[in-house]
Amino acid sequence: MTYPKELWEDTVLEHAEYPFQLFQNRCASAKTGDCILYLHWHEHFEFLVMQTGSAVIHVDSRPYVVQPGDIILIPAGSLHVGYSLGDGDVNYDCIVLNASLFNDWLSDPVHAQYVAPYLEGRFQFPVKPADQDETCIPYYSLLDEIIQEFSAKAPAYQLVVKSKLHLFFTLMSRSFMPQQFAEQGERAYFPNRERFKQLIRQIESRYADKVTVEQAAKEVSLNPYYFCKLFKRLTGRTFVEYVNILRMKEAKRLLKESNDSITEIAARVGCENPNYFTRIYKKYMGMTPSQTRKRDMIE
DNA sequence: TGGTGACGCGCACGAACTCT
DNA sequence: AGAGTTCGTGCGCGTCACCA
Repeated sequence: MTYPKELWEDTVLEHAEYPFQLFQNRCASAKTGDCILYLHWHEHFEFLVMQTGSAVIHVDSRPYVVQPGDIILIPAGSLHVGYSLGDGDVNYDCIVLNASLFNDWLSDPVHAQYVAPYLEGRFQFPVKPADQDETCIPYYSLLDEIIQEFSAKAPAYQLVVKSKLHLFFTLMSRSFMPQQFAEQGERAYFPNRERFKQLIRQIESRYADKVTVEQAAKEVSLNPYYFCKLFKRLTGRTFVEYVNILRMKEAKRLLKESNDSITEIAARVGCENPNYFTRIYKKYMGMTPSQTRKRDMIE
């Protein structure tokens, strides 16, 4: 379902490489009926972890009453809003993540079978999983651990958060994936996966080459329009975005590990125009190439 | 050498359609 | 019903010109 653009929230996630973020919402002395989560939607998954107070969260027009310890899983693209159910503090944490976080798992067949269908929106977990199957409640502690990791921000916390999120998806999938699909395997629901995997491997090894959507579509024997659609469905990013992110990751490495000029590095990652390189680097990395180098020298 | 503004064109995406 | 095609349209990618 697509909701009006006015209700769309441009949720800013931590980093292009680790597209997740923790939002700790604290509504002090809320009154019954107060809006504690304004009406909006976005293209990310959201896990709402209730800490204090009680509330009713509407997800796609369906109400879910939440108490401390409850968890609400809001699918990507769902419209949601929340109101306090009592007088007093209402505190809840939201873990927001984009499906593209797990792009590097794409070639893993078990991921493709059990986790990818949820990320790609072909299956959905129940919004309030504990109501459907109590055996999933022990997995909730993973979300608490993720929140702690976010707060502590210890070295490499991004990897710990990512691993725990993947574990959470996997365990939840174990509980909720319909039996017949679990048995089917990946082949049935994405017949083009093998062709795309090969293309993605090619892009990753030749990211500096100029490849148009038309050429890429030809590689997988599809027309460009349908190719764009499938590529986004599979990777969570558009083709151009995917290539650019690969290029900027490599550029970041080169900036840190070599003394080459920014113009030289731009050329090495396939950006003939260094001006344009600076712009997209800033877009995906949040700072200019020279800032990256300066910061690296300070560290 | 690196960063930014303006602009044209290719890309992304939704809708409607055909095919199997 | 799902896979794949075609088309219209708005937006953002990529380029050029210019400035610090």
